[in-house]
Amino acid sequence: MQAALNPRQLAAVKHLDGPSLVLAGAGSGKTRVITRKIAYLIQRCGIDPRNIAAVTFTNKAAREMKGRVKKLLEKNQGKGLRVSTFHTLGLDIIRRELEILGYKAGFSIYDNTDSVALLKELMKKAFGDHGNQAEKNLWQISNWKSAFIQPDQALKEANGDPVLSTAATLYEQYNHHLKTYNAVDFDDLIMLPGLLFREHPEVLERWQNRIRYLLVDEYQDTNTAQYELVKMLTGVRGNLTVVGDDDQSIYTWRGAQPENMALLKEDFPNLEIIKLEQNYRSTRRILHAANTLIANNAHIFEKKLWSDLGHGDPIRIIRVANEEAEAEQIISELLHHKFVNRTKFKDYAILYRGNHQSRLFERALREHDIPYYLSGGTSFFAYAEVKDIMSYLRLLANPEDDNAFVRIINTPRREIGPGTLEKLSLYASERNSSLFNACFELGLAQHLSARAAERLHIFCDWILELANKAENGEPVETIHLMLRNIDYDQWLLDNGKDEAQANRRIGNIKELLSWIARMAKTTPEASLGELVARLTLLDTLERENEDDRGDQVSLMTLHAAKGLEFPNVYLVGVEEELLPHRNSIENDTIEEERRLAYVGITRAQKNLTLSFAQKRKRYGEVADCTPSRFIDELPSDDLQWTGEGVKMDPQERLQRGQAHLANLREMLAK
DNA sequence: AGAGTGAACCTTTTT
DNA sequence: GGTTCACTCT
Repeated sequence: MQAALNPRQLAAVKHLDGPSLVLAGAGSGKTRVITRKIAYLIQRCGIDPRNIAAVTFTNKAAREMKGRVKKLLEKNQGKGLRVSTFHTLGLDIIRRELEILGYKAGFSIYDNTDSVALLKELMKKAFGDHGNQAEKNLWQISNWKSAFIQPDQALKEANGDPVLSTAATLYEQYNHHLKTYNAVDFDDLIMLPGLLFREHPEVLERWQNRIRYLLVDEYQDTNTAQYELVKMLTGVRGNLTVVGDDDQSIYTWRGAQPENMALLKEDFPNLEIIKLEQNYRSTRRILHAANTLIANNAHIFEKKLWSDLGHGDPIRIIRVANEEAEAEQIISELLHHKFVNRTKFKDYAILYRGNHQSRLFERALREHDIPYYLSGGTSFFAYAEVKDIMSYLRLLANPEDDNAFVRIINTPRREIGPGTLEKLSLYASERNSSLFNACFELGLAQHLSARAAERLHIFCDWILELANKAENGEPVETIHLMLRNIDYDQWLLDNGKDEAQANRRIGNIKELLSWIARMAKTTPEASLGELVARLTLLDTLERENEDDRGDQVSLMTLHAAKGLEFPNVYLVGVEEELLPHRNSIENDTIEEERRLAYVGITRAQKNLTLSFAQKRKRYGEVADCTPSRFIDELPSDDLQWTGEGVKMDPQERLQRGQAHLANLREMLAK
């Protein structure tokens, strides 16, 4: 566990004063550097853990890092240490600076679905229809927020372009409505702290004094807003450590700016650059293939990964007739390999470009009774019943949350239908207030029937009563009371397709509640609003031993595979139009696709197999496929071709024999 | 109001 | 091929 650091890693850990950029190639131990550096700061330098913050992009990465730091420290030695995602850090800042920002306690966090719904609403109001453009506009707004660009600036920069001008106008309205609902979206969690710091130097100073040592993981994935935040927090003190790899930048389509790595050099002239080039993961052959492939990209920083884990087996390229044969063949090869090598299912991963590619593999795995783990299915929080209850909780914490209001006002039935809601909504926008507050305005009675108004009042009074209880008593008790009030389990039983489905849903709610109860126990001071906010930032509920997935084959997209490693990797569908994806060919973003392939290849420790089909069904039509250009970019000496239509000529047979011999020699030499 | 039908769509997706 | 969404029918 406490393996010695190599000299470069050690240098990275010990570099204390001033900013440093650790260029960490795939498998070079970057997480180890961050965790060891945190331990070093606390144990050797006597830094108060409360003054250290490590930031990651995913909950999973944060969890993993927390666990690894904990192992390095004595009990309680890390008290107050902050290891979180960018978004959670932003949430904490916003929560502590609520008044200055003009938000009220219990504010809601709108997720993607909420934001799309709001935008559709706004577009309907403005143009009578949203014409399926809501997502595109939201994407644009998100881009602006990620780039730290405000609505007025966006409008100026749109420069009369009709599409952009519309989006910019919507951006303004969208923000305005969020504020009315006492809500923020995901991007706001980054952007608002940035704006706050820019406008209030005294607040920034407070936070700079709190976070004296900042460490950022996967730095190549930062967007402009995140980098601004990092820069501001770092300030003149400059104790910034960032770890990243420009070759693994695969999120530029989401606003990530790998250029931020180069910008560091300009923004921090005393930047220390440390390269980690020894790979502890893969065989030389796999690494050589990865290096050869990625050499086709332009680079900000040059680096050359090496490994001393042996030469390794050739990389296999399998050609199959079609996508069904691909799944069948890969699975039977996997079984064969497992049998011969006495490995476990969890030693294997099947990686692909798009989620839809998983279907055939799932089928084949099920047919062979092979247990598998599918990453990236529906998130727990996407289930209707979970969304319902989350909406109730959001409304309790923040009655002005219109999305939550609309979602559950008539679930279960309260005889408040679209007609009533329509009138209420009209009145609310007239009064520039939230739906909830509009219910209490006197003028409403003129727009609604007495019965409808009465029903609304009953509902709102009930919410207020519960909200009061939640604030003064135990939030968890209040939640249970609320569920009993609405008799939600019964509603699920009455409205489900069948009993099994209803029971599954009831189970999900139970799981949600037990999670909240656990969370409330560990942080007794947290308000209902805080609990709900934390939940919103999670993709999935964390299980006790969630890393222990059991003995299962992993199935995931290349994006989801970043940061992971497996002894045996199958990279499937390596075809033009798939990897690289068709859109990337059209948009001329081949380099990112190449990095994606690079990420896939570098996941493998011992064995790597690529496959491509000659024909594949796409959108129901059978189409001819061409092997990916990336296969041509691999070192042909390290490849071994098999499959349909591939005859092994004597020359190749000889080569394979020699390769085999070389391998044996290598093994003997150890 | 909820189910049923046809038309349009379609990468990746940390939060 | 499969999903999502709007509109229509009962």
